[in-house]
Amino acid sequence: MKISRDKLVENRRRILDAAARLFRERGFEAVTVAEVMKAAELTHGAFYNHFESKDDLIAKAFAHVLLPAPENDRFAEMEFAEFARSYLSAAHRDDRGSGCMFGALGTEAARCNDETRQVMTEAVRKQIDRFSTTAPGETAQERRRAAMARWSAMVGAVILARTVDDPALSDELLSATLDAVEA
Amino acid sequence: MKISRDKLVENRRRILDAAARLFRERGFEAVTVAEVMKAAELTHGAFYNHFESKDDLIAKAFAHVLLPAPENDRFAEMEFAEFARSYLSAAHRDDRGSGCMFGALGTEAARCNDETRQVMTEAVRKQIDRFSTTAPGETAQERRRAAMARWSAMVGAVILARTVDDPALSDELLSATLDAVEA
DNA sequence: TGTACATCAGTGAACGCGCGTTCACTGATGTAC
DNA sequence: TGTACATCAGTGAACGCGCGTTCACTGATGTAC
Repeated sequence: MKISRDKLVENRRRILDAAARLFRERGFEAVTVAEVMKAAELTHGAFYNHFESKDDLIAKAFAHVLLPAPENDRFAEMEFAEFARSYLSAAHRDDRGSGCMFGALGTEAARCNDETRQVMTEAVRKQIDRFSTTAPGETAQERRRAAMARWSAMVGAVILARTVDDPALSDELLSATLDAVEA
Repeated sequence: MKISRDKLVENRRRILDAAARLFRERGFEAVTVAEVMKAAELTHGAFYNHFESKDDLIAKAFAHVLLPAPENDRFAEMEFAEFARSYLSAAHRDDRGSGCMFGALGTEAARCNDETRQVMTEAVRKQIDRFSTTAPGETAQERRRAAMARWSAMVGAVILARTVDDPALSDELLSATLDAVEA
């Protein structure tokens, strides 16, 4: 049956939230359209009222998380040191579902469609710009390059920390990288 | 028909080479068992003479690349600076199929079975140990932690460089990270 | 050394399951009057 | 404001395709004698 406009908008948001969480937890291909819709408390048939295809959902889910409206951007005002401690924490490592899209889906996302890659590129630029203001360096160029190296180290550390099966080694990877980016 | 022992060993190696290349290029789920066998110049039915399942192939392909016999380890004697320049090069970024397993499959591999994760953990330890001999630091502990931060930065940089769709930004991520790990 | 035969890796058709996607139908919404 | 009705998001059965996996069969290998 037809539903109200508010409900329609809310349903779309619920689908995107569920997709972004499930994709991060289990990867694009292991998550089915029907699972996403069930997690959003809808039936799978309604999916194509919202999105063209599963690939389209992937692109929209990335944009939903990576390019939030300014008022929903929980990292906008966070200082670098605070962000780094949170990013390189055990809590973030152990909570893929609501963590960083790059850390959870980076290698898969690199093979996604053009729309998704554009969204990710914009998000990487935004992150580098943020980090650049507080990164070390004499010139703006040096600070920008330091920001890129820091962001690379943080993403790599979370991925490696999630990969190894030894908790002590995993913790060490996070804390050694935190030391390095705070230096 | 039955084949010679030498041919059997060669066939297994061809399957593992093909799997390792295709998985890095396109991911585990996008590559089918039949494709791997075709790339190894066999028919798909023979697959289960060599491996228990596709998951088993994934684990064996990781071990094949990450834990080579010492005489096949092309990185064993390479100095850190040389390795870093090669790892953070455009050539490596653009050649997923024969590049680093972590850079190509890291986020997917973190969700793999126990056998695969053990292999990856051993490979991470080996890499950290190698880097530790030349990493900066007064104590062995400091050098080890610097080695971890360097390896994280290198893996993260390749993943981000492959993710963004702007070649200039991609090159910058690699070269900024190379500067940082060489410092 | 030669021969008979058991072994077993390879072949390719087939199976069955789960996935993305489609579609006829439903019925509450929202609008035209 | 009240009423009649067109709209359209949601439902759930169904479709068709491709995948991992199985299996009966083949025939060269390698071994027992």
